[in-house]
Amino acid sequence: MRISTRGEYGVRAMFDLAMHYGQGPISLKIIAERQGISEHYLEQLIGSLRKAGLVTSVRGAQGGYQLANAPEDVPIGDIIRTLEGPIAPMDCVDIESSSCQQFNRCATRVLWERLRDSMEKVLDETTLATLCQEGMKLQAKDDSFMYHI
Amino acid sequence: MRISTRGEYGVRAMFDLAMHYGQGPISLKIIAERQGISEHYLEQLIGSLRKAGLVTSVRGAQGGYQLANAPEDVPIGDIIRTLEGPIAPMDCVDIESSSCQQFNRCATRVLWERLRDSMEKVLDETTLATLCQEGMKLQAKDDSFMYHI
DNA sequence: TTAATCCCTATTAAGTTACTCGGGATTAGG
DNA sequence: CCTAATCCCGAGTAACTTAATAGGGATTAA
Repeated sequence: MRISTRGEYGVRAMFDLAMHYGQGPISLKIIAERQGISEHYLEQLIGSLRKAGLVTSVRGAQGGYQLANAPEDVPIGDIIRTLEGPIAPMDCVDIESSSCQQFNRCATRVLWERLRDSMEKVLDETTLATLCQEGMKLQAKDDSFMYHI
Repeated sequence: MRISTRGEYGVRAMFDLAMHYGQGPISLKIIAERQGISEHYLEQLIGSLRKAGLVTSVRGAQGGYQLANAPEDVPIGDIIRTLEGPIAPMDCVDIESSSCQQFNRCATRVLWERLRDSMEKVLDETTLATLCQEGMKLQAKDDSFMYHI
């Protein structure tokens, strides 16, 4: 029941962009350095985020990435769904595929639905702005704050 | 973010035992057949459940397994923790290991803690008795109900 | 023109998952 | 006591996933 590094790094990269929202494009190199993530690997992840419309890119020298929307309009759930696939503890309660044909006979289904809903609730109610508030608090009390783990 | 078959099969096996609570030991063969799970594989899982004190075994002919406690006293969280490890979306918020030394600098930590807590809440508030109630409802309206997906 | 940057596809080592296989120990019933 | 049913245990393994790495092409500011 762990989120993979795709989701983890994705959230951290998006948080980094959110902390610099409105300051023009930030290069992959900077984000990767600040967050301590492999640049090449992050490139793949941010590529997915771009295709999903969560970030926009500026090509060429002095180019980089920036948030497509304001931090308060970006639920973490959108980042996770883009990088990790649908939020669902089991295939049978995956809204997108909904492969379980026996749902009307399965007593454990209610459990997985409840779990899925509670996970989606947290991830969709928390936005990048929420994380930024937390980031500001940390910045305020610690000079060496680095935006990352 | 999926639960593996270990957790899935474990919950289904425990649910099966709960539906037959107080009827003496049930053999692995019966459970595996009823739930459509490989007998040898389930043996490994139920071995862990036994070591964790969730089921008791009776050896020899006519032996089998039974719940160590009444269904209403068995939170699903206990089954999941036994078979999947600690409930935590990320290592850094795993209560048992708590490996993240930078927790006072990490802005995303709050998010993972919230997610962990909401998952634990659902899994610990739902018990085998909850699933049995659901099972009885299904049984009532469908003769071919089989206790499984 | 050059260096910085985004963009894309392929490959790969290590780890995890979901089993299978084979055999030993225990016990109810005949 | 014998036998079949059952629990118990550890080793092996094929397929899949993860977390990268590698190498190069396209675009653009200076």
